Amino acid sequence: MSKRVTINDVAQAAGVSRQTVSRALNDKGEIDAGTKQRVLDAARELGYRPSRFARGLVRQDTTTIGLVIPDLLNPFFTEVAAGALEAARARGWHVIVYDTADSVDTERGTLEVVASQVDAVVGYFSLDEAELDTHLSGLPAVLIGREHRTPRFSSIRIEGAAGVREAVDHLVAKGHRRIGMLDYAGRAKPNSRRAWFADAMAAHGLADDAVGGAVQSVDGGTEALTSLLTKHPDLTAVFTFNDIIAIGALRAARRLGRTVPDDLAVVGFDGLQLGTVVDPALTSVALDTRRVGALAIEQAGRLLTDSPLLPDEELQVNAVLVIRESA
Amino acid sequence: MSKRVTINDVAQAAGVSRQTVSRALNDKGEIDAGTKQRVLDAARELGYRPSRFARGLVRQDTTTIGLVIPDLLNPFFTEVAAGALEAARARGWHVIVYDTADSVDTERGTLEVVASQVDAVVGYFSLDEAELDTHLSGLPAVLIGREHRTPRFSSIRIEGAAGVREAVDHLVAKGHRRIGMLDYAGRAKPNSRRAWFADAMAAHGLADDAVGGAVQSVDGGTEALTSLLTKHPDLTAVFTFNDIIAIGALRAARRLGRTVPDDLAVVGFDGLQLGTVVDPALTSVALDTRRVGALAIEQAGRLLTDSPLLPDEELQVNAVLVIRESA
DNA sequence: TTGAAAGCGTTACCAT
DNA sequence: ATGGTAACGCTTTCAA
Repeated sequence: MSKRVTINDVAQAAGVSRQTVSRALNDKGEIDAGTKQRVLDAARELGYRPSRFARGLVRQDTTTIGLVIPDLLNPFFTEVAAGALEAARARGWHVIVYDTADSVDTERGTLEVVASQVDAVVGYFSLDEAELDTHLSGLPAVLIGREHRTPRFSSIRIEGAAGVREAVDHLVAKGHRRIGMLDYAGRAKPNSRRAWFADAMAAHGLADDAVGGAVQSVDGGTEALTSLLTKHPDLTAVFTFNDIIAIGALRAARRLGRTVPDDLAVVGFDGLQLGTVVDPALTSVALDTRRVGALAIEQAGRLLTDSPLLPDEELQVNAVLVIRESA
Repeated sequence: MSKRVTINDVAQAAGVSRQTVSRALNDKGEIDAGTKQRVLDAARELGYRPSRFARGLVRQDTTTIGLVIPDLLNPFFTEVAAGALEAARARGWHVIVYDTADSVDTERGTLEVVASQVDAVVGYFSLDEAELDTHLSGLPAVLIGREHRTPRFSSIRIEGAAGVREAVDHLVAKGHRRIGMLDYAGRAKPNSRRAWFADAMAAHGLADDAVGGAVQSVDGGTEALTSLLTKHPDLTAVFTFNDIIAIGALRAARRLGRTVPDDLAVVGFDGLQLGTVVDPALTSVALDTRRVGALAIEQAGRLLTDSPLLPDEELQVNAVLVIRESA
């Protein structure tokens, strides 16, 4: 790496002082047009580029937020990221996107780095709060889609009980009685979506006995539905942990010769744009993903400026049923 | 924004000097265990977080690369981004992702900011080189999927002539003679893909008269194929500018009662993972998108360190035909 | 219009 | 083991 060209080099080349160079480069006025041009020429000549660190040190106004997501290739996270980027841009903030490659180890490493690179962090984390705290060493953080127990963190809550209830209501209204679920296989503890579904089924007095686990991928959904239907061939509808799995389920149904929605109704969760691309278009309990990202940024901003935080009820994003073609 | 806690505050609280604080926080050794603990406690107590600017200023080793893409929601760019992130992480570099919202104005604004935030930039730009240069003011830049004319820039070239030729060969081998193309409508000048297709058709002595323009979206593809088939109902196959448009075409074919691939063969371009999700799975002239991102990062790194640049022939990514179900 | 001096918060180097 | 001093590169007073 060749030695860095500094403002002093430019000053010397142009035969002026540093401060004059600074003025010329920042359009400060109070400078002779000729001098300015001379400085600009010298700067270009030398390939001078101001150090962002030195600049940041002096003017403390650059806010950078870290956005941590498990997988850039998962459209759900991309949609959330898009919302966050948009909200951040509106405030003139920067966003550094970190992809933890869905691995806990990578997450640890990432957090270590994140902590020294940004002013606040928002996103999806899998570490527990205690460990998160040690890696983050005081960095303001907003957890998405996950409750926080310690006041140390803030979080955006996904509320889907009503939406899932809507979905089951819809299925029941269509005459379905045997409704299964494709849950997420990767998580040890029972998750909210599973519970929401159980509640909704109970409300209709229906048996909630046909539940399979799916890996978080299209292929995972395909495999999971195939084996679920083997065990429970009488199912006429299935609710899935998310749209990715649902899309895999769509494919499995097709391969098994079941027409969707006539022979099997499928309802996903998330309401991804991707769901409009497949055929039949996916009926889904939809989240406003952009809003999720925007809220996280908003709250991070408040954390950063010690402004009053958003109240809990505003930190919640409600899912609603979006009926398309698959159910 | 409350006043910043500096290393001096911690030093004072712990009753030691700045340097000692620095040692304690950076695990430097040469420090008494008790002192270290005292410093750590004080730091935690005060909520001290080192300034990344001051740090960056003194240790000149943090490399940050800007990745500019038109649209985070477009899976093609996401795949490239994933490749870039991975390559950057392997080198211990940071990547800031910028989304230009597919707008030239946003691109201008973004570049202005980018220039003062990163050490180098890679990505997709729509501005011409002259304007790019003024906004970037000397920042090393790697343009993806686009030739550069001035030595000022470097670029990653997408070479699809052979792949498209393969695709047309394949279609012809299957008996197709009337093959149309859904080109990208947004670009004024004839683009490479259009030319590659024309050449491939010419090589077979086939008429290249059925070409429509599509907006860059699934809906765009649907509309475009619909109108193309209205004009040229005799088409039995169609090649599209990219997979997104191809997926829209798939949907249009279905709506028009044409079975794919029997009544109409469809070949996309890009080879997105998304193409395996739709039904029938998309046959496509595929690019190694991860490699595109990785190459861009590699070249940016060389630009940055004044290492010998990658030679032109290595800066090229070749597309190859991937046969799935749609053709 | 221009320049000199004083920081911004941190780490490296050299004493002690 | 600890502290003093000098950078790092830039912008912001304040004088001239």
